[in-house]
Amino acid sequence: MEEEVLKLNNQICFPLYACSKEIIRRYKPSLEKIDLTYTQYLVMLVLWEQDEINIKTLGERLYLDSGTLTPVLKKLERKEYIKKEKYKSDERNCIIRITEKGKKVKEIAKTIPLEVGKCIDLNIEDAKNLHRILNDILKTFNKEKDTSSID
Amino acid sequence: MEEEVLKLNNQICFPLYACSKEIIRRYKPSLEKIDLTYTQYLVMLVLWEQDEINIKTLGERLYLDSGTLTPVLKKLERKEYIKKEKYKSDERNCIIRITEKGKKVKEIAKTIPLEVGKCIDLNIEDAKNLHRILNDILKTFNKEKDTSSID
DNA sequence: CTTAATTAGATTGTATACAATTTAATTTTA
DNA sequence: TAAAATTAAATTGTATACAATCTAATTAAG
Repeated sequence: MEEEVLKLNNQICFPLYACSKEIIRRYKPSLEKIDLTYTQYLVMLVLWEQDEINIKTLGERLYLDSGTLTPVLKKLERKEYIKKEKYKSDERNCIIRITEKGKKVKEIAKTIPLEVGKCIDLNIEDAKNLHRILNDILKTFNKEKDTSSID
Repeated sequence: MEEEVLKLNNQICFPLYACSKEIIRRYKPSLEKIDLTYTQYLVMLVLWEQDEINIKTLGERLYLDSGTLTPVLKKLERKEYIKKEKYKSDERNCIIRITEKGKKVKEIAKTIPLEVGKCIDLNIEDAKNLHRILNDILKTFNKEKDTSSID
């Protein structure tokens, strides 16, 4: 019965992967209204909270590396939702700033979570649990990173 | 306080998306030993359970469409883990069959879930809950699909 | 029985993802 | 302080993902 571990229905990562993709697919109609993909939306979520952020920090928040972020940020810049600028104190560093246009779409974006939420049949109890469990896992992943620089 | 809905930490999809990616990244070292990517591994999980499957059904099981599956299956065919064949009864249909070589790697693959599991700090209670909640959500997504053909 | 739908896969185009490498700037060290 | 190490982004190469379209085969309708 050791074969059980390889059954699709016993996997923990697969439902995570499938659920994530299916929900992101349901974001699409709402996000089209503000001309954003899901990944671009994640960047905007951060900027709607804090106006500006360094690229490296942004990558850490979103679990994305520069290979992913560079082209995404270029697209957001072309849409004039953000501006990119180098630090004067350290020219290696880049800062991303939200523009007025970027701030304006936030008003429309406010309706999105409710719209998408309607597509997901999830009671409050489960939603809370899901949220806590996933954030617990992510927290341990972040901790790994912190301690890996010790040796 | 209506802004709360747009805070990254209040999103339900983001931790799903981030967790899924981070865990898949942790599969990589193990999967390299059998020369598979995570998506290719998912296909093999299905075939280790049932030897052969029609492409359409495979796509439904894995929540992947032909645009994704076609190149993935081509790669698995090149590695000689699977073979592709057309139905004689209906030439539109394609069937995927696991090869002997594909069956053989299953033995090595058996160690993978435990290896990856070690990277994830998750107690049994939470793991069970996570599994149930996600599968409940996926079930409702499948139901949507069934009823959408009614109208 | 013939034309009009439907269906399964493949193809095309766009957008991620991420490992590995490169580049340029800044720090650290000998 | 000059060379070595480190750091932040960008670049390159490979592999998904998915919407939209296309193609060929099959079925349904009139």
